[in-house]
Amino acid sequence: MSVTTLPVKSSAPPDAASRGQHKGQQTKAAIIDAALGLATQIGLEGLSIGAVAEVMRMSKSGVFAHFGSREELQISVVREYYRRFEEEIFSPALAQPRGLPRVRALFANWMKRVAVELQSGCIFISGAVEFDDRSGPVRDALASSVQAWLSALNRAVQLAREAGHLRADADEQQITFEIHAIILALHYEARFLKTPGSMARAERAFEGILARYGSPASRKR
Amino acid sequence: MSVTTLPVKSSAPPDAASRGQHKGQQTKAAIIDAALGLATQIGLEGLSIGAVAEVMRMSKSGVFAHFGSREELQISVVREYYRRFEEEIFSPALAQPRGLPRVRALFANWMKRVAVELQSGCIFISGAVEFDDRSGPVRDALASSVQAWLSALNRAVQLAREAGHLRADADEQQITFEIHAIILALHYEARFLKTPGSMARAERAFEGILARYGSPASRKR
DNA sequence: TGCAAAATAGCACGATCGTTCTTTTTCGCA
DNA sequence: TGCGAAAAAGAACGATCGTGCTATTTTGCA
Repeated sequence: MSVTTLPVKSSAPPDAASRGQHKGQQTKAAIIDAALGLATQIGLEGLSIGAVAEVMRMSKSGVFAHFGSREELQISVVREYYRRFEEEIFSPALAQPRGLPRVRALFANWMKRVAVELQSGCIFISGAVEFDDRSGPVRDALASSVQAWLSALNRAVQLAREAGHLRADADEQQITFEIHAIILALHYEARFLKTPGSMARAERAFEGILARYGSPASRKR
Repeated sequence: MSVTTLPVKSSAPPDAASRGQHKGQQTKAAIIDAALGLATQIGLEGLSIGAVAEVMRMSKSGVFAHFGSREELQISVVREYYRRFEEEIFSPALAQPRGLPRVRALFANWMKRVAVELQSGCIFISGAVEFDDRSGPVRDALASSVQAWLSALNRAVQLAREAGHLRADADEQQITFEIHAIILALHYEARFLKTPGSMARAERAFEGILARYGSPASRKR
């Protein structure tokens, strides 16, 4: 369809914080933020429109109207979580040079995030359990988000091998698997079992992986 | 309180399969079995009395009467799951001699179980996510069951070190953590992400742990 | 400043949940 | 075989859920 008059951005937005968005867009973002906070605590499945509405001090239908279905709200939450995951863990690590330094930065940033999530929770972990034998758009959004992140991590490991920081015969998929395993166990033991010293154990396990797959040339001791 | 006449076991039970139990006991066991099957698929939180009743072809109140509350049903399921866990993984491994053979058997039995659970699911994993920031008797039953199993595994690793099958300075808690991590990652990647070859990756990771912590004397290559 | 459109609220619906109470059926022993 | 007790069923409750429909309020531009 053709547009007769293209609505140009108004030169003076009514609110400095809003970048020319209608109020609906701001509210929607605020709802997603609140829903994300709830979902990290009670899971994506436990997320109810009524609870979100209460946090937002809005009516159920007011919240509902922004998404059209609960599924769409859940998907929005997953996407927002992934966005922050990328922003907090992946992007800052790109400042480090390719190879081992970047892999170390990725792990360190991930650990920093876990330290926070011990209070709240990780949607990628709880969501995997909630949707592991279901199908549908929410599961797809979750799985593709996790895949994207693991692929990025895997790529960083691969670059480390190509840079000679890891043994030439090291399998980056195996290494990615083992790093992922550490984070999962850390979540389990620290968040559920409340085992003391779990963070240090995860750090040691990571160093163990580097020691095992590190190139003999760069082995320190 | 004193008992005037002690009811001795009847010499001829009406049903050969039932060991002198009243019918209620048998039905309760069957309900727990059905509930366990449901809980492995949809989780302990998703477990509803109505769903169990439907599987059992019973009324909701008929099921309910055996437990008095949903929580009690959940706890019964956790206990039964632990019992089977012990029976399938721990007990058979005791046939192996102390040390590395027993640790290997424990891991092998665990892997066998995971292979089955890729279709159904593991209550110790899903339950950890569902109850990690809650409190109450269900969480307690879950946490103590997992703790009991991890302690048993830890003890086996400790025996392996004391038998000289592991480095003298190996930290068994660290090793237990890393073995646990492998299983968690296997569940995640195989069950949720459906990554092919995850079983083999888990096996390789386990061998990596043994290679790293194995005593130099017993190192094969 | 006024008016269309967007945003939000209010209300009701069917369904499912755990739980309680009452009634009916079944069991098991004398 | 009968009778008391145990087991199971049936119906109803208040609550919460997602969702649809209709009114009301708010917004933003002419």
